[in-house]
Amino acid sequence: MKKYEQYPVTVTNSLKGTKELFQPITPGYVGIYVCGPTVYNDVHLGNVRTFLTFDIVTRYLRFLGYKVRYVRNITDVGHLENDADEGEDKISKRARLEKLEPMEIVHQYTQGFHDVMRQFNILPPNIEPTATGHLIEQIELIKTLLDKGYAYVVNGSVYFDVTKYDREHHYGILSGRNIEELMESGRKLESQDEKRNKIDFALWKKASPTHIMRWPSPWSDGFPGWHIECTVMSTKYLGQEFDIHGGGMDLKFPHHECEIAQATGATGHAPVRYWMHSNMLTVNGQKMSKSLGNSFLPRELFTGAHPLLQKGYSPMTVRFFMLQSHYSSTLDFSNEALNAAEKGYKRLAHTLSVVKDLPANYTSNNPDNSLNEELKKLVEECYRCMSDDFNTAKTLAALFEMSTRINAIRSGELPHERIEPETLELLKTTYVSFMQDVLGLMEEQAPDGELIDGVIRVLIDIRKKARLDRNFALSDKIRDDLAALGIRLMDGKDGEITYRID
RNA sequence: GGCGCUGUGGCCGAGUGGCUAGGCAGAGGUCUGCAAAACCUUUUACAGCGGUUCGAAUCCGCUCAGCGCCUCCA
Repeated sequence: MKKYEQYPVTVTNSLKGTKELFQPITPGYVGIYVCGPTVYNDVHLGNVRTFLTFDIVTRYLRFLGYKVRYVRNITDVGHLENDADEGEDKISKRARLEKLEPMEIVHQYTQGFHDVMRQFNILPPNIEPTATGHLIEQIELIKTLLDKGYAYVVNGSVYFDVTKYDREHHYGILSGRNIEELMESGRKLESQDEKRNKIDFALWKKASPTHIMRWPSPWSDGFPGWHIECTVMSTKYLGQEFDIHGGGMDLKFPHHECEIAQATGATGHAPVRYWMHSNMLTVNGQKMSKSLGNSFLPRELFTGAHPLLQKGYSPMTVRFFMLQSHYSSTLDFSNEALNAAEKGYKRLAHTLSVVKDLPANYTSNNPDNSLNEELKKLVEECYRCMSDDFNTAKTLAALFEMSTRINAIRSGELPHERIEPETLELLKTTYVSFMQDVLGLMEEQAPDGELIDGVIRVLIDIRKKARLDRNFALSDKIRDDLAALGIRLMDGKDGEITYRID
């Protein structure tokens, strides 16, 4: 029996707003697509939360035994900008400002994005397709939509006919919007005279003469519209119908709604079984976003170099902080919350090193049934919580309970004779795998960890000797001086000394 | 204006009808040469009002407060 049969996963499907049993189209296999970053600027922490959410989703599905293909794109064409009258492309605008080639910018920020993902221990997707690498497919899809009558050409640009689509299907199934209200409300834009209706959206945009990023097409030299890339790249690698499509909440409308319309228009059926949306990061109750200017860059967070931050926080502290809330809730950033997370994370991380040092061959001569049952229940709890819509907050609560038990076993306060060896082994492997493989919380080490470790061990030996000689002046000096450097020595019951780097 | 979300103890944050969330902070204790860590014990809740129910933080209604999307956004 596969683990995913033993612990069936439920997901909140944004399409219906309810939690439902997750059943992949092909048993045992999962296809997942997530809208990746637009690489014209540094990724900020809000982006990180979304990619962390789906990192957890893919990690856990794999952990359960599913074979997962995870596709996350890079948007390197840039989106239409409304404040520029002629529909200027974000990437080309910035290119001119900095006197760089568009491709140069794309490359630079893609690298930066990958660096940040690595720092947070967010695993790379199986395929990371780029919009510019799929122009042919995008043009082909636009042709299909034109053939089927869902699109029309005006002055070299192509638009999707939402009204026509809505008559045959239903536009707005994801966001709960209806077409009449959309037609009435919202702002009117002068540049929209080309469109038949204000809610129509561009599939292909003719480039102005000054526009640098441009490609030939049957309609004009220009560039693709914002939504078409995701439809093309998701269905190319995952099929016309696939399991999970994810992204930030703010993409629900219009981006994902338009994706559904395009794909449904082209194929006649809905592209995605389960839509998942991660919620926003907030600062003082307000959405963290580039445009509001209240967003942190990851490196600002690590160093503390930001007016709103008291100090720096490590990537794993931040990862832990984000996992303490459910992905579907907003999460507010504050120094107090981060400080609490730092301590909590260190506790779990310390237990991770403790559990790895626990002797392998414990024997049990006096097993305590209720204790064994309790420990097994904690193990079950980890699976149960993760399978419940990837509830990392609840899973962490279970890991804290396990941490308490493991520390007690280590110190001897909980005699290991009372625990059956199989139960103890299960406890150990579950703790390690949920921490490292499922939640991706690694132990953080200084870059030159081995050297420092060696040096500290020498000092520990000297301290041990001094304590035996009752030379407390010396032993205290070693401990205090190391503490001043952020290295904490802790005397164990058995005379052994362990340390932690803060 | 339309669509939607949220309001939990000093702070963060799970929980969706009866059963301990958890972390941080606070208090007491055990251990220790003294500490730290660890372990044990412990205080403070469900925005307000009304309703449904044997029973509501959890469902329904109203009020208040805040937020998101509707424009590029994760």
